[in-house]
Amino acid sequence: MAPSQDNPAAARNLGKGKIATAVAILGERIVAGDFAPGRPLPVEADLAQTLDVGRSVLREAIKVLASKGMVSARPRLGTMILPRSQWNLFDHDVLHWMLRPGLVEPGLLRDILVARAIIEPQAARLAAINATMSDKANIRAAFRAMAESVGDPDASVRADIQFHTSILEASHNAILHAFSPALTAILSAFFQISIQNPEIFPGNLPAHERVAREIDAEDPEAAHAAMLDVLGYTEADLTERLKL
Amino acid sequence: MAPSQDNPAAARNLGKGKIATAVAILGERIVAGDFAPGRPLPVEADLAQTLDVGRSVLREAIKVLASKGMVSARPRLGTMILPRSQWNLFDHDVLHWMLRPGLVEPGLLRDILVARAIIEPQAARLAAINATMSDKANIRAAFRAMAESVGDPDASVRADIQFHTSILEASHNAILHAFSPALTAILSAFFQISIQNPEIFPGNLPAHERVAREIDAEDPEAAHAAMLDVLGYTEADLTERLKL
DNA sequence: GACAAGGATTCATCTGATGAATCATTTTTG
DNA sequence: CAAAAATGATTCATCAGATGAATCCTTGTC
Repeated sequence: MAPSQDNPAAARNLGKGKIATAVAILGERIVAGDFAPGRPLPVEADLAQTLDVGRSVLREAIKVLASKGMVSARPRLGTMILPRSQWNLFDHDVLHWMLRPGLVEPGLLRDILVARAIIEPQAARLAAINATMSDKANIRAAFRAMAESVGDPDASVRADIQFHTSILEASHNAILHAFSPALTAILSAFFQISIQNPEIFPGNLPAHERVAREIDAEDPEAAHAAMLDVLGYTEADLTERLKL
Repeated sequence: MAPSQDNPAAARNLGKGKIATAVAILGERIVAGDFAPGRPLPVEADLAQTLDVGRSVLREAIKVLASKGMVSARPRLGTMILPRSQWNLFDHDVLHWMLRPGLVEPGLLRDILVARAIIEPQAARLAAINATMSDKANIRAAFRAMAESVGDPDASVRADIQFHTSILEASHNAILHAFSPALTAILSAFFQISIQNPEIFPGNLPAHERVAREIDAEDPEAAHAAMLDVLGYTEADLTERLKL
């Protein structure tokens, strides 16, 4: 029978359960526009057969998509695709799907940069006020990992993510800390866009170092300014690369 | 057999499906601490019986809670409660459960006020730059509804929510607009805490009016400052009320 | 032409069974 | 006796089929 062997979309089923796989396939297809907003998904029975899963798995997957604000299921009406404005842009998966290389909307990228410029410098400022010894050590360690990972794209992404999320955590503000999953998805996507030019990453190291140092020195205004510089560098890079 | 008739927790099953009901019951109990973080939930079969639903319903409900970052299910290990730091604080339901009157953590309230003071004034600033005629009309209409709803707590909450979400929408930034569901939950909860004193709401009207006027006048800095005043009023009220 | 009744479609829910992954225990082996 | 391997038990993961409930749409009547 060889289930789901000739289904190309299911090829990335690597240990992740079938529900997670179904969520990923449906999420990617919805974001790609295979199903237009305002229109219904195929009926459960058909869709389950298409995805080569049982209806239970499909239903649990749809529940996940519904909780991400992407679909809404009602009897007789079917499962409708909700408008993009209702999608939860703080969800790691939704961001990951929307920022896939090749179909990134420049407008969304610009909005993300603006939002980061609002939030992250203020997080750095709070970190300079509230960071504990342990928080500061985490930030320093993340920066060292960034500096030592030049040339290794994979390690660079992980270190950069660690750097920025450490600062969110060091702000000791639960709401700002809750940005971590979204920021992780954003940074992964940004790197996939700009990693082609291996020169960019080292160029932004000095600004990162200044952020770490000013938080260490407990200087809120300087930490705020340094983080603004970090984001300015990223923005300049992406702006040029995508001709926003 | 009169299903779920003597279960007091299921009494709020008003038209909402059984899954939504199960999610609400479990979410509230987890937030209330009935199940401690790091410990497993009862096994599926027992829990389904306790909630008086089938295992399918329970499983779909748990999938929703998992996508909110509250639990994590793995074979043999059971369904574990995740630490609060992993909960999705941008989720309407999670916020609603955590901000229930009586068991609000003062720390979370303070974090929310700080985060709002970072985000909303900047949203007002962007709105002053990007708002369309239609956006401005929405904001003005929401303010009028606030002014006319004095004395009617329910209408006041709706109008205030409308006011603040209209501004997020008028910022024309998808990320900021994505705060709307979270802000809706936050404002509902704040009103439940402070509505007891009917004097507070009218007192904050002038600052709201200034926000609307400055956005109308397309003055970004003035709109930013006015929104800071709105939040300052809210903070002063809650600070006194909860002795933060 | 308006309205009511019925049928058809679709998701919602329940039930029972089997598979897969993990932990704890026991057994084997050096 | 100690360490490693085999075994068994527990729990979630997945599947399949059946019935219920809600809604839309067609049809028939006045």
